Amino acid sequence: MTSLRLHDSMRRQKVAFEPLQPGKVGMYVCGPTPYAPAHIGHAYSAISFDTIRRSLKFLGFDVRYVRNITDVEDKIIKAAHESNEDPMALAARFTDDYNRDMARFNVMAPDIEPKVSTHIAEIIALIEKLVANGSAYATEGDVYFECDTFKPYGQLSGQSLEDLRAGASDRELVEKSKKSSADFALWKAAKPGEPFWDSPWGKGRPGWHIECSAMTHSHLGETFDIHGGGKDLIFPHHENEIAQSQGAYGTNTFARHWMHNGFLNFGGVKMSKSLGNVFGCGEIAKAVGGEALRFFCVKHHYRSPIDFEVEEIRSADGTPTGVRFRSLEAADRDLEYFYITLQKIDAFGAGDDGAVLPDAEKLITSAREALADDFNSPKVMAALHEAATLANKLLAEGKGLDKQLRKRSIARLGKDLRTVGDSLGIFSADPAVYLRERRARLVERKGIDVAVVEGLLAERVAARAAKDYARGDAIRTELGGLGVELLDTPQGTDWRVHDDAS
RNA sequence: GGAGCCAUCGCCAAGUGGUAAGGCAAUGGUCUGCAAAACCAUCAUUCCCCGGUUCAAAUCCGGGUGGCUCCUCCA
Repeated sequence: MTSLRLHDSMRRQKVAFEPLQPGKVGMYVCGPTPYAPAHIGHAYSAISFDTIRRSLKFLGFDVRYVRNITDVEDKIIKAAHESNEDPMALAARFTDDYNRDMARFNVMAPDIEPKVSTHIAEIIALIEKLVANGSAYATEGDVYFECDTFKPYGQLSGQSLEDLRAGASDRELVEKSKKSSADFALWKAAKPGEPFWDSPWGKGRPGWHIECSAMTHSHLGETFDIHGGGKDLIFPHHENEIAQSQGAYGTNTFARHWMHNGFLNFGGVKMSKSLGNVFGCGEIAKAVGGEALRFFCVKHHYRSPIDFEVEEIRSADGTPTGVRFRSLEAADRDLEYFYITLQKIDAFGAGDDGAVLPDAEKLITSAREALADDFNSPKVMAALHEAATLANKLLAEGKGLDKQLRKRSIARLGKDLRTVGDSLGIFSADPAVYLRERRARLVERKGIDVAVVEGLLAERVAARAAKDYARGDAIRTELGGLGVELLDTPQGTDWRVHDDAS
């Protein structure tokens, strides 16, 4: 097993990863609050940690991956009231939606997907423990965690309680029943019309943070290896989780490593509803395909903020008619190169057993080294490109090479491209299916009439058969004007949509 | 006000003390009836600016400039 180094948000540097049990990883990632359709930001976070999970597997670890669903929360209740729907039903609906959307991006289902609603007893037990040991106090049906009882508070986010109080008082957020503005709710008394559960403090529901402390404990134990989530969750969510869990179980418990992924920005600006730059997963998948987004994400390092180019399309009179995802379109072009290469490799056939060219067996090692260095997926991309280039070279030119050695090497490259691709969640589609779907997307985007194309194509085949090259070239030019490129091969003529940046 | 991040070729993007990965684009070439695809070659003496530390800095320190995020629901 390769020794792994990862960036730990708590220590703010790359550290050696030492799992509690050799070869095993217990990992918890904060999942969504399902109150609306998932957007591309949810996807980025899910993809980032799915890639880490897959990479850990690739590196030889046995991973237990837990991703929660916050199905009891203010936003759900609010959305349910607006749509006159039962909150739990609404959450269940959007949970299914979320999982279906993530599947578009090859995000694997978690090993365990705990929900707040099925962990109420564990949550109450944890709160009781905190009340009993003096870390929390009940007031008017609410229970708050008292931050002053937890000395290390603020370690993860680098905030001090004094600074936080100063900031809070400016905004008049001090709730009357709290001892201090920094204290946060573990349990909230139910208001009329809200879902509730019975508890020692009356009818109510859990606060936002406590679920993760309870669920990690249930499914991974007091101490586990990795806790992950989006950068925005560092404060207050993860800070509060630490306070709760360590307040209950001791300061050497809870997550041994913290990992956070960067944000997705649009033109250098954060995504937000007010700026109108929130894009749904379905919209992305329809425009460029799910794998293009995945590919785009893993081309970047998970900790970097990634910038996303979106262009508004307007008709001649200036009316917005849609958007183009330029960065994703570019990623899709890059992805196509790999699928075309894989298709050619597959068609070339398998070789017999035996040695391969030295350069044809470097990919796995390169990928392992790159991923073991804080999951450097962009570095893996470079290795994938090198391997694909070599495969294409061997496919095009067999001169001076032993026939079987060449065949074995090409087959090996194909196998390793898929193995390494799998560690990033890419290249798992059938090349023919991918290429067919991609062409369909481009036909749609460019408004190409397939019947016209195929008619001209048939005409050109006839002209070339009659050695009427002038007519054939004229048709090529005509199709070029429609945005269609012809690919003459020994097997016949295929066509593709010319995909430049325009 | 407090906490933190980022700035690397026209564009995207790794690299965080040892002498600038990779992709796109571009240019030339091979192949092709012509093309496309594919392959080959060329493409940052330099990493926002100014100082400093060091035998050695894109990488460390100090000071600027520009951009961004968190502290409030947020992936």
